[in-house]
Amino acid sequence: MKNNYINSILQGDCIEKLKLIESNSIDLIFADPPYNMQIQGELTRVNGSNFNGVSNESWDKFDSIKAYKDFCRKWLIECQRILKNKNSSIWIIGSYQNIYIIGDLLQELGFWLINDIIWKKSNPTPNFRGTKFTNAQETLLWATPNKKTKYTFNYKTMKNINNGKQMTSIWELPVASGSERLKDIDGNKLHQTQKPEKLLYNIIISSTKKGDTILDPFLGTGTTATISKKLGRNYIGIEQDKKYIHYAEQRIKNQVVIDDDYVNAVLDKKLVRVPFKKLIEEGFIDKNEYIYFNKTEEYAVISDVKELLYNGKHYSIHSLAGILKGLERANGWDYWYVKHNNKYISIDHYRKLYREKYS
Amino acid sequence: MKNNYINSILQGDCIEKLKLIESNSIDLIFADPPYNMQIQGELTRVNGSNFNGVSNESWDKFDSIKAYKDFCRKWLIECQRILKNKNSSIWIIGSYQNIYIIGDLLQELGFWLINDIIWKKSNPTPNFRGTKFTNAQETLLWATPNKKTKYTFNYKTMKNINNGKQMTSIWELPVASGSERLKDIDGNKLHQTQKPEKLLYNIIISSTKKGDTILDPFLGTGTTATISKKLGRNYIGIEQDKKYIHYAEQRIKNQVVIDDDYVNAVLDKKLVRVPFKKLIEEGFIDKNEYIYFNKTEEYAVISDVKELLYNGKHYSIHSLAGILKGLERANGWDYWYVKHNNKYISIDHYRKLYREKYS
DNA sequence: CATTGATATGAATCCTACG
DNA sequence: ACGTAGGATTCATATCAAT
Repeated sequence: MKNNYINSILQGDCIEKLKLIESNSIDLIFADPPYNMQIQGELTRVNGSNFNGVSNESWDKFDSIKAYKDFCRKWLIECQRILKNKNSSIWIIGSYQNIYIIGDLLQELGFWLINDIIWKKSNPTPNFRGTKFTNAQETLLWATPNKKTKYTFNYKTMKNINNGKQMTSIWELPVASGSERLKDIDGNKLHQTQKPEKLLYNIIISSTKKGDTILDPFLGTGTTATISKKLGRNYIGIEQDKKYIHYAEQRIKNQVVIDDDYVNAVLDKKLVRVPFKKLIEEGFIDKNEYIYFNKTEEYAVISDVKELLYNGKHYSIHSLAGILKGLERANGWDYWYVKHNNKYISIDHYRKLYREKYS
Repeated sequence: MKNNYINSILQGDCIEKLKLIESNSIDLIFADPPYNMQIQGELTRVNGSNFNGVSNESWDKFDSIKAYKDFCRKWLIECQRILKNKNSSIWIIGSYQNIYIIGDLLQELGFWLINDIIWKKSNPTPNFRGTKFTNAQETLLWATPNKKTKYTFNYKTMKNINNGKQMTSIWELPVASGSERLKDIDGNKLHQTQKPEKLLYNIIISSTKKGDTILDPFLGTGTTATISKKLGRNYIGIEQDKKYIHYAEQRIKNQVVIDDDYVNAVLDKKLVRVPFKKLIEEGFIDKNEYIYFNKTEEYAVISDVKELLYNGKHYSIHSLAGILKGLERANGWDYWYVKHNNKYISIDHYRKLYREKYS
């Protein structure tokens, strides 16, 4: 195990604690930093009662945009350091008050944006005074620590969750409320900005593998850690406020681990690569046999130099299929057939048989 | 008329031409700046044909993020200068490749964000390779040139357009296609990033008044100018490419001007302010008459010091209504009734009569 | 128990003309 | 510039009480 702090919460200053984490050791970071909102006075609802927002929260006070940006630069540099070099990514959530500052900073620091995801709130707080359009979303930036870093994306899993359609960059979800919302002993909301579990579910299921380590530098009441545990991932949390840590630890402890096809990204499991040559070696297809393009009479001959011989030249199944289709590229497995017992048999059929034999 | 260039298109470099515009003279700017697209090589559709993205356009090559930011700083500073001091705003559209750079810059330059609007494309270009979430939106930043500048927002008009509900920051619209999409003489799309007319309609209807002047520093094929004319606003356009200007001028010329309640923001016309005292002066309500709270037997007496006398103290209709409701603020016009001919009559009814008399 | 209605609440840069 | 008072303004959803 690479990291000493795995599955624990570090209490203290975010940047200080990040410095303790080993370089090149984290698979995913989810960060929900303070939003630097400039709250003026008190805001009353239309019925005259008071709106209890994030005003007077000491953790969201910065002297200037520059002070906020300097703070973010520090923790982002640490994040960039601790993320794995070969395969990792970071998610950061914010709203219009801070997300442009952070997005610019990410690009300045050499992070590479993959997507900006819009969390469309199905039940946003309305604009009580009619002064502007109702602010109905928060924005998530998804990035790799640099341009060349690969990242996990369980594409087919997300497509399946999304009823068979490609999942888009706009996610409609309600805000955390009701029984999901943590309450303190007086029955008031424990934390002003608790994130919905479904949001973390989407993030973790889409961009990590089972067993990965997920770090949250602003853990709060522990949604990230709880859902990480639930989905068979490891977590590391950093949080300043002991009260929140107390609740988070209880919450994580009570969380049951689930284990299903989504958790395991079964749909995104890579199939064994089968070089066409293997089908010949295994005897599914014979050397010097004819291979027919797209069930037509157009054929090539199976050879052992680049596999196909056509008009005196040697090709791979993919390059020759491309040439015959008149396209820049083609997937040869979709086009070639052999004639066995006087019937066209797709070479992809034999690939399936090969995979069944060796799995 | 303040501006010499009103209802014309300036051909040339954006920053150079912006410098010709008088300070403090523009009501609204809409900017669709070139995107800093960082497509690596050519994007290929799954069927092998080439996808005609924007990567090959010559205006879209910037050496680095820094060069792009410097370019944007220059034109944004000019925009800040030419916008009216008292009542104006700017809209900028972009996608994740450039909008974070621009949003950060706006805040650095002292612009004040009002909203970030998500244009959710109902028909986005799918992600052909399945490598990330389908990028389904573009982002519009709406800002004033500085924190203290007021801005036009036709709240009720937009609420009405949105079926009686507050309009939110997420607008679902299709991309410009079909007959709306301008074609060149070969039948290919004339401009890579032509914006849908409904997008400009929303922007202009929501944040300008009839007769305002709207400037577009990257006019392209003239959607902004065309819709400005259509809605009874003036336009100024700047565009480098003579070919686009040619098409834009034809398009503007052919545009018919419409004139309806939305164009005139009839719903957002300010009603005459009526001090409660006026109802007494006009004889709708008598001095020393009883005024009843919320149709209950709780009453105050009409006096001429702050209008209401209750338990020996003087109040305004608003402050006493607030106190009796136990709220910090209340709209007195909604709560007070007088008893005329033994029937409760709302004071708001008399305010309506007063307004009818003096309008 | 099912249905209806009242009440509470969510990351919010949430008023403005007049004197 | 600043204080004061007139007056305009809310949507979806969960919970809980009442019927």
